[in-house]
Amino acid sequence: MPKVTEEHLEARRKQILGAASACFSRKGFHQATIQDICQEAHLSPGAVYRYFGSKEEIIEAMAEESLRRNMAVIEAMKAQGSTAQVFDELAGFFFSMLDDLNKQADICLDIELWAEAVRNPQIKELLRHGMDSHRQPLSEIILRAQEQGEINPALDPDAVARAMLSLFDGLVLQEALNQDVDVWKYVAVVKALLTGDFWRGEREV
Amino acid sequence: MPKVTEEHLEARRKQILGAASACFSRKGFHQATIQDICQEAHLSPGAVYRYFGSKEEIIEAMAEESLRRNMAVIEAMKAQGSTAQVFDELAGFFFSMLDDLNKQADICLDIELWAEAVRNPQIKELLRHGMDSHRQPLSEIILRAQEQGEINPALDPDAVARAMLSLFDGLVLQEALNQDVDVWKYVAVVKALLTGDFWRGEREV
Amino acid sequence: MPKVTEEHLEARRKQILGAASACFSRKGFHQATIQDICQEAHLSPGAVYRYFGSKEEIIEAMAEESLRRNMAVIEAMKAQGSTAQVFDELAGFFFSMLDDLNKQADICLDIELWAEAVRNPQIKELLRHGMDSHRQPLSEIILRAQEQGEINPALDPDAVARAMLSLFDGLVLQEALNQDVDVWKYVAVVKALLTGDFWRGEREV
Amino acid sequence: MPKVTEEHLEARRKQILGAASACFSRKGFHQATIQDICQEAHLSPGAVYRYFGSKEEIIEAMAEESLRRNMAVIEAMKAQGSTAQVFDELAGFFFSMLDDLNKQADICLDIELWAEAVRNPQIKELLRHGMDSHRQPLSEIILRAQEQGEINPALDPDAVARAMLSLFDGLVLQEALNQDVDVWKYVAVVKALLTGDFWRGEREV
DNA sequence: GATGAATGAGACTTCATTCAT
DNA sequence: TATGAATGAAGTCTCATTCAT
Repeated sequence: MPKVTEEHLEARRKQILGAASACFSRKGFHQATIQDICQEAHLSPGAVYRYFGSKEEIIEAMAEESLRRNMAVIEAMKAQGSTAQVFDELAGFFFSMLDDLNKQADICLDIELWAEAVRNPQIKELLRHGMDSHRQPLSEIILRAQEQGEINPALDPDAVARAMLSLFDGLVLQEALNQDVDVWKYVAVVKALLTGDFWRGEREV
Repeated sequence: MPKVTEEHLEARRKQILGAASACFSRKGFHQATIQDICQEAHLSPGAVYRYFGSKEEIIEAMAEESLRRNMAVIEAMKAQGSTAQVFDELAGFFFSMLDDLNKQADICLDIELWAEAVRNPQIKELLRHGMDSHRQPLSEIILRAQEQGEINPALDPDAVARAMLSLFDGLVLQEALNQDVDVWKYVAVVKALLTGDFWRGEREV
Repeated sequence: MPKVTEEHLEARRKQILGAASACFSRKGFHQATIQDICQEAHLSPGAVYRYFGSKEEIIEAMAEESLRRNMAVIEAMKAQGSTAQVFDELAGFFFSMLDDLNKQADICLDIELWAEAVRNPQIKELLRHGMDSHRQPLSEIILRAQEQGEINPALDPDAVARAMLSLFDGLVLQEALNQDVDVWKYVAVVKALLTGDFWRGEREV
Repeated sequence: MPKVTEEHLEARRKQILGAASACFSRKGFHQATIQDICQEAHLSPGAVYRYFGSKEEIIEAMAEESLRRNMAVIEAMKAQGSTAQVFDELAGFFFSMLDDLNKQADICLDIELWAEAVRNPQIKELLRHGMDSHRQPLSEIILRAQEQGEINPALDPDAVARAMLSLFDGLVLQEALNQDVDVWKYVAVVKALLTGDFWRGEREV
C-alpha cells in the first residue's frame, strides 16, 4: 500500500516540521535539541530519524516550507496590475502578518533563518532564491510604473524592489525586538514613501 | 606589577573579543567553540576565562562593543541641522560600511545578534536600546522637517524613523545573502524616497 | 515497551549505584570521576545521565541507600524487650559487620559520608536523620532500664544512646585506619561497659 | 643570613597552613582550591609553591600539625597517676574542646582527615600513629588499674583504650552533624561508664 | 623572593545519532 | 514502523602548577 505510506510519510514530516518550527522559534536552531522536537511532536528520536536524515535536514526542510508560505503571498501580489493596487497589496501583506496568531513565532524563525543563511550555503541559497522571487515581480511592476511615468525612471527598478523588501524585513526585525511597534503607522509611512505623499504633505494618508 | 595590569587587562579583553568576533562571524555564536576562540586568540582556555566568566559573557561584551561602534556613527548624524544634510549623512553612513574591509564580518555579526536577541533578553535589551538611540534623533529631525513643511505632517515621526532604519537594516540583510548588491543604486533609491524624487521623475537624483 | 522500563530503570539505577559505591569507596566522592563510574558500570556517560541528573545526585542516592541498609539493622534491635537482649543485639550488630565481605568498602563509604555531611546540607540531613533513628529507640530502651533500676537514672538517656553510637562509630573509624583491630575484644569491652562488668572484675565476660 | 631565611620560611609555612586549615575546614581538601588558600593567606600561587611542592604536601603538613596539637593534649594525660585523675583529665579534654572558638573548624578538619586517611597512605599512617600514641598511654593506665583490681582484668587493655577513644571520636562526629549536642551530659555518661556508675544508679554523677 | 598571568589536562555534562527490541 | 536506551564525541569550564618579570 504505497499510497497509505506516502500519505503517512507526508503527515509525519508535517508533524515533525511543525514541532521543529515551534522548538526552533523558541530556542533557535542550535539550542533546540532533537529531544525537544521529539517531545513537541510526541515522537521518539528513532521515528524522527526515519523521516529526516539529520537535524540539518530538518532545518532545511523547515526553511523550504517557511519560504513556500511566503511565496504564496507574493504570488498574489504579482497578479495585480495597477501601481496603486500593488501598494494596497503590500499593505495587505503587512496587515495579514498582524492578524496571524503565530506572527511572533514566524518572525523568530525568519530571523533565525537569516542568521543561519550567513553560514549555511543551502539555507543561503534558499533565502536568496526566496528574495529573488519577491524582488523580480516587484521589479517588473516598478519598471512598468516607470514606463508610465509614475516612478522616477532614473532609479534602478531592482534597487527600488530591494528598498521595498527592506521596508518589510526591517519591520520584521523591529517587531522582534519590540512587540509594541505600531505597524499601522509604519504602513502609512511606507505608503507615503511609495506614493509621493512623504515629501510635503499636500494629501491625506 | 599592578602597572601592567590595567592596560594588559584591557588589551587582552580586546584580543579575546577580536578573536571571538572572527569566530562568531564565521560560525555563529552557538557553533563557535571556546577552543575556536582560544586558537584564534592564541590563548589557552584558562587565559580566556580569566577575562570573561563564560561564553555568554563574551557574547554580551561583543554585542556591547558592536553597538558602541554603531552609536558613534549616529552621533555624527545627530549633529547636523538641515534635512538635506541628514540625507547626505545617511548616504555617508551607507558608504562607510562599504569601505570597511571587515564589512562582511560585521554584517554577519549584526545578523547573528538579531537572532540572538530573539531569545536572549540581555542582548535584546542591548539591541533595542541601540535601535532607540538611532531612532530618537531621527525622529526629532523628522519632526523639525514636518514643522518646516518639508515632510508630510500626518505621518508619525517615529514610524518614519523606523522606516529609515528598515532601509538600512534591510540592506544589511540583503548584502549578507548576496554580496553583489549594488549599494550605490540602493542608496540612490533611498535618497529618492526621502526627498520626493521617487514618485514621478521631475528632478535629478 | 513500557513493561521493561520500570524494572530496567531500577536495575540500571542499582547497577550505577553499585559501580558508584565501588568507585567512591576507592577514591572518594570528589576524586572518583564520572568516567570511573561509567567504566565500573560498563556504561557510557550518556547512559548514566539518563538515570541521574548529576554526580551530586548519585552521591545523594548512594547515601540514602547506605542509610536504608543501616536502618534495617536497628529495626531488629528495636524489637527486643530485655536490656540484656539489647546488648546481645548490639553485639550481633558488630558481628554482622564482620561477616560482610564488603565491610571495608562500606566503612570507607561511611567515613566518606561523614566528611561529605560536614559541607553538604543534603547529606548532613540524611546522616542526622539516620543517627536520630538509631538514637531514639536506644534512648527508649535506656529509659526503660532506668525505670527498672538497671541503669543509673541520673544519666540522660539520650546521652547514653549517643555514647553507645560512639562506641560503634569509633570502631568503624579505627577499622578504617587499621584493619587488624580485634573486634571481638572490643565487643567484650563494650559489653562490660554496658553491663557493669567493667569496673572491678567480679563477673565473667 | 640563613637565620632570617629560616624564620621567614617557618613563618610563611605557618601562614599558609593556617589559611589552608580555614579553607579545608570550609570546603574540604578536594574542593578547596589553591586559589582559595592564596586568597585566605594573602599570597600568590607562586609564593605558596615556594614553600610547598604541591597541594598534597600542604594537606600532609596540615595533618601533621593537626596531630601535633592533639598529641600535646594526650601528653598531659599521660603524666597523671591515679585512675580517677585519668578520668578527670579525660573530662578536661572534652571540656577544652568546647571552649575553643575554633572547635567546629577543628572538628571538620578531623573528619576530613579521617576520610582522607582512607585513601591516602601518608595520611593514614599519620592518623594511625596519632591514634596509637593516644592508645598506648591509655592502655598502660588501664593495665595498672587492672593490676590494682580497679578494672576487670579479663578485658584487653588495648580494646579498652580503643573504646575510650571511640567515645571521644564518636562525639566529634555527632557534633559535626548536630551542633546542639549537650556535651556535658555526654561527658557524665562517659564518666559513669568508666567508673562503674553506669549500671545501677547507687551514686550521684 | 614574590607575583599573577598563563597553561592545558581533565572534569562534568549534553546531545545528535544508532540500533536491538 | 516505532521505541527509547545507549553511545561517545565534543563542549564548557576549572584548577594545580609553572615561569617570565
